[in-house]
Amino acid sequence: MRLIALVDMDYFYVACEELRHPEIKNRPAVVGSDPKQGEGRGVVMTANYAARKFGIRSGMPIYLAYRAKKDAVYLPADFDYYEKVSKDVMALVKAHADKFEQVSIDEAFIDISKRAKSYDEALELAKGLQKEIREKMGLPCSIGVSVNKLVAKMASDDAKPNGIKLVKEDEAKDFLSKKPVGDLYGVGRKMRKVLEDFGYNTIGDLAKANPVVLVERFKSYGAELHNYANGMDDSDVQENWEVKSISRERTLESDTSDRHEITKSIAAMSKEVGEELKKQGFAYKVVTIKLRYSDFEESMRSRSLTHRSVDADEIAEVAIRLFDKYAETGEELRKVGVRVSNLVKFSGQKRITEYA
DNA sequence: TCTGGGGTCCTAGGACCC
DNA sequence: TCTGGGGTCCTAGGACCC
Repeated sequence: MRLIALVDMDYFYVACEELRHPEIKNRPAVVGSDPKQGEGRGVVMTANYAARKFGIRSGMPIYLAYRAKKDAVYLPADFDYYEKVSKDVMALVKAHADKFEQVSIDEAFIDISKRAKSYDEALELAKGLQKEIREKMGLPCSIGVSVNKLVAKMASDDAKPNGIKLVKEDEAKDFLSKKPVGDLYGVGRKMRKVLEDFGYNTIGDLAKANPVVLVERFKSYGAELHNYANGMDDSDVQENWEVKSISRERTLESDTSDRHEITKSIAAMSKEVGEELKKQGFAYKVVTIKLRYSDFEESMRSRSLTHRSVDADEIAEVAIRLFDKYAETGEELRKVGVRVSNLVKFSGQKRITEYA
């Protein structure tokens, strides 16, 4: 039997801020865009539980959060800092794993099948790890434990905040069945709507659905969803994961069609992408720009180079050329983004053309 | 609800080569 | 001049997750 755990940090960004600003503990606090007295255009990234009491949730427009609680503590995101804290946390988690897979800045799967031989041992391991993270880092987390990644993930959602939930193999179907279909990992807004139109309102409905019908409608993803709904997932905890793209995007202060302002922004983001690329030691091949217009329509344009490049200046050159070629003149833009992809580890010794 | 920024994976058509 | 099939790369877009 496999035993898998998902360790998920609770309200991570705000929890990090509480570490260095203990005075905001117990106060409603939000990490996200500047609310600008209710005029801000961004969203809430994370809210602590004191803020959630006022209905504040991640993803919510920041001005709505501000409307709900003007005197909450509003802090800008400091990803470099969260990244550092995350590294320390993940090192603790990894020390308890046979296999370790970090899935985001604040979440990681661990395979513990070798070191835990029973549900009880797995539970003990989870408790110990949670305690260690609390004592050494001062941070709360929730842990889901089960026989595969999907159910471990769903269990951790149930355990929040600051909890541990074990779902045994023979409990998995029951555990999932009454939850709304939209709670299933892999079912987002669009998919939920389609599934509900089919009459599948709970995960249990989906579990009982005819897989042939699901495959007809959703191709191979239909089969996967059917397995998920039945608590089945044989995917491995993936140890050697490498980043596939690096990007920056920014919502402009206000919508604009001013070429100078837009290309300035593209150049600045290209520089950041170039620095990140260098830090991580990659050469890139594809440059993509993403444009979001005032009406939220989005388009992407990309260009493959004939060679791999480590040249940061080239990112901006290609990106601006793409913009000049494809942007509809006069269209007001809300957001622009720059991305490099098709990455290859680059030692810095060999000539880049050898990677073409 | 008038909606950020960082990612991943999948699909699909067309180009191009054999 | 008309005709396949397979493989891979390029490009654009969509859905999803945190």
